[in-house]
Amino acid sequence: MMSKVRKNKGKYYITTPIYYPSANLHIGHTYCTVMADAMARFKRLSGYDVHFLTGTDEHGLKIQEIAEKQGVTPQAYVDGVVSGIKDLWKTMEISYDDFIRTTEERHVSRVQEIFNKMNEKGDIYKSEYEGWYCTPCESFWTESQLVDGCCPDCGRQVKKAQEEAYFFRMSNYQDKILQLFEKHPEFLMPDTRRNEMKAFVEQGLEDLCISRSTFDWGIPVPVDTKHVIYVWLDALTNYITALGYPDSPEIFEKYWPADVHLVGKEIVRFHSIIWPAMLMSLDLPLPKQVLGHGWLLIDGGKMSKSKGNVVDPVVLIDRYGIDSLKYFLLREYTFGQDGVFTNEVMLKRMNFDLANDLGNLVSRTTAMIEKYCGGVTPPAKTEDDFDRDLKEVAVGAAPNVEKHMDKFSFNNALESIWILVRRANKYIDEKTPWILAKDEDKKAELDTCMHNLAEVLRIVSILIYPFMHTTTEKIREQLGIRGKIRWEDAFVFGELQGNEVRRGEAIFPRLDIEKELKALDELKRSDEPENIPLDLKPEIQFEDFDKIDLRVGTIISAEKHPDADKLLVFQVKMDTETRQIISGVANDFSPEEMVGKKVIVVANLKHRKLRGMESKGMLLFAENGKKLELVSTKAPDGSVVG
RNA sequence: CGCGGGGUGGAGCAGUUGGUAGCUCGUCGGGCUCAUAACCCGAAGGUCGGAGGUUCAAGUCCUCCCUCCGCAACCA
Repeated sequence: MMSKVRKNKGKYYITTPIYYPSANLHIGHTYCTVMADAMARFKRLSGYDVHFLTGTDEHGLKIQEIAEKQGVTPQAYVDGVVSGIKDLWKTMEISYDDFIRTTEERHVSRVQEIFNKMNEKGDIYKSEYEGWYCTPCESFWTESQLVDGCCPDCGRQVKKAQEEAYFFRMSNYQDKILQLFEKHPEFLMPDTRRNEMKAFVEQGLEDLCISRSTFDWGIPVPVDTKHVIYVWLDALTNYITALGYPDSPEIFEKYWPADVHLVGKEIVRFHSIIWPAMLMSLDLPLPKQVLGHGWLLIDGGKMSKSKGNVVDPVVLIDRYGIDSLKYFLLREYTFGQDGVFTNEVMLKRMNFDLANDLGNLVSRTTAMIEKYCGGVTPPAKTEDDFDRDLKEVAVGAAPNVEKHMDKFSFNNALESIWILVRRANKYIDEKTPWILAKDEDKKAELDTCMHNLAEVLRIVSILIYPFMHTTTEKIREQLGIRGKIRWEDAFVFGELQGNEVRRGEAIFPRLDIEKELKALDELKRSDEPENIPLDLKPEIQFEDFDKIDLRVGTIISAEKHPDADKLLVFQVKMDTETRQIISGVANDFSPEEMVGKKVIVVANLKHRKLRGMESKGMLLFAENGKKLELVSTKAPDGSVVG
């Protein structure tokens, strides 16, 4: 087969974030990893020496606490979760070249060396870290982490406190980072993310606290083992420690700098500001590109465990296969933007594109070659306008895929393949082979038609390889195409002949969408009765509860807080007393609909001013996912609840 | 004047450096029977949130406004 030589294009180093194993991964993590995998496979296929890194970020207070709760060591805990993650990547056939765990010795020792190097450079100093401290929890919190001014974990009062800590002189690199954004806009994409980060840096960079002494599940600071290295330095450095930096330079020098750090938009800041600053401190080249992808949203909101709307990729893979899921994720969403995930959107995509278009094309092609050509692909013998047009689209697909992949436009890359798939379906109608087959004189034309269809499928099988390689194999199996899959073979048309075609199972069976929706719903429900313990706040004593005085009341008036968007101001009548209570429910309820409602009031709560107005108590609401429901009762006003 | 992101035919989205507004689904009509009730063709349907402005020309640039969504500020 004629082919352009497309080898030795150089190296390509791509990374995903290292995931935090505090819970099982959901479809969002899957999404990111699938994109990285598709790109890695694409680059490999088109001749690059690819290094694809993923891994896990295993230190920190949160892991330590979860492990304690479960009564295991942090190491044992993360070992368990990580093996689950590796299993998931295995089922998903993620083609990573290396998997780094921040608890591995290779990482630990190298992080310490990195700390020392930055220290020698004069970029690290010891100072006081000031924050809000919760004594029982022994944790520091930032202002923004506090919930109602209290510890987000236990809800108790926090106090301002100082802690000795090591700091990285990130402020030294502020100008250089800004220059980076200006001189190399491609460093951070998409544009909107870069604009955000630019604005952030322009506000002024503060030095970064890089150690903690309030917990010990981390890498000890080499010069001061009371401290452990905090997440930034520990986690971000994985991209170079995995390559052997600094003690083992061969691999490192081969692959660094990274070509792409693929990250979610929530961690763009760390990768585009903190990480470059650290690398500057180490006098290392910067990654060529940081790409921030969007989120998959459920019901218009962020996916999160507490909302119970997490989509489990394993369920979907079991039911529809990994290729279908990958195709859907890559085809449906625009890189960099948020997208809405629903089962219906997914099922439609799978049915229309995979079953109807591609699956059916394979099916009808193989059926016809068996029926009209004795199951052997004939050579082309004639050519008309339809044939020429089909060929043109066929050989034009690969360059289009390349063009879009350069920009991480997975959706457009796949779309340009499907243009060919649809063109082939149309070609069949144009040529009406079933009519040609009735006329002996048209045998040559019929053969050409069959040949061309087989050719299209051969090309498609190559083009989809980076995205769905199992399907590639299935198509080639049915068409009797052997030999290595080479990207360059997608640029040529017409060499295939003599292959023994054997029609097989439908490669993407058509789904009954209604039925599947129901089934997925039931699966979700059947998951729940397993009696999984809820994620609760720490246990309290009866005396604690008994301190709370709950009373029944009626809302006699309600209005918007004049100086706040989310607050409603209620006048609540509880038997003899009427008082003002403010609630942050303006997004869920209009004042009008609240008037007259029976409510339950936390009546002995300390009064507090909210945005200038006094609130004497709290109303109870139930939060179900996004939506608030009023907790109500029919009992008379003033009744004690308890 | 807090930061940011949106507002494009019924739905979900694309629209690169400004040059006849596209795609998938849905609807209606037609064709075909090789195929997974799939496939193919045609049609209807949009003043591209609104108002100004720049330009020979704007969904695409500028200004203002309306509106929706995150985040942030008060959500006891």
